[in-house]
Amino acid sequence: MKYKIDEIENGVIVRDVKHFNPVQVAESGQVFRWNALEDDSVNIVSHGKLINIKREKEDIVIRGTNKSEFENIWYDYFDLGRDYVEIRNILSGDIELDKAMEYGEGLRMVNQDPFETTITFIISANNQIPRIKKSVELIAKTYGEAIGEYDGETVYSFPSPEVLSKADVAEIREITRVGFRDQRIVDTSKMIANGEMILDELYNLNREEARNELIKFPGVGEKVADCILLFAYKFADSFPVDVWVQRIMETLYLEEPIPKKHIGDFGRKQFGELAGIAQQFLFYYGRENKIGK
DNA sequence: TGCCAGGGGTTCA
DNA sequence: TGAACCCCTGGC
Repeated sequence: MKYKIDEIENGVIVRDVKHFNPVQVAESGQVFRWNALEDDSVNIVSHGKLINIKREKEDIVIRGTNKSEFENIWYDYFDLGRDYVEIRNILSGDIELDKAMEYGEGLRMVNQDPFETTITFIISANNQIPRIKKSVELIAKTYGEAIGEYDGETVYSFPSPEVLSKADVAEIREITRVGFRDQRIVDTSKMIANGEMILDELYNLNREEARNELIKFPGVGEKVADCILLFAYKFADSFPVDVWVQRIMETLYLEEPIPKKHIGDFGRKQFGELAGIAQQFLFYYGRENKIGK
């Protein structure tokens, strides 16, 4: 453990954490169950738990947890094992990316649960972030378990593959507003629940192999697969290309439009093994500043 | 007020 | 390769 941890009542303080602004991460588009509050803290639902996290000067304060849980769950979830000073050094020297990294000073990757990431990014297809977040909340409320309460509202965990695989397609559509993605959610959950696909085994594959497996899920194409690889499986060189990244790359790096499927390889050539992390900085910077739009 | 385009893509013809 | 797809919101 490379950080000094102090225990407080119902929480921990992680001392001297560089480059971690929870509000920026909440806005980064990689997470859908991080909700920024008025005091600049962020409520997070993950791993069947509700926690609250806030930057206080050099430190990160996490409430709703304890030291052993922090070490077992949140340390890895918040990617605290990776040195972002070093990551940013490696990526530095590119004028546009330097601007994006300065803008996203507190951005970092979050290591999320593969199943939840798969389902939420299936929902993201041809969709918009507020509606994605709403659908994810409704799925948790309908099929998850009550795990706590905030501001008078019950908070629910994300359901298991077993539960979602048995959900009624018409009911999912009716209640959770996912539209045509209803069948994809149930069918993907079935493939996992019945053992046809074992998500944990993808950790043992290389990026191309894991990608080819993920694409077997209905509703998972190349872009969604790349998001799952980057946000759940720690493939830092996975470079998801959505309409925003395409516009940003064309505006900042390319003379002319190139096919979407070639932009990922271009990104890896340009930024190397950490291309996916570079993509996060560019996505955040580009979307907040409407680059290319 | 009401209509219409378009959105973190994927699928199917 | 291109149209269709649920639903919702912002712009006119």
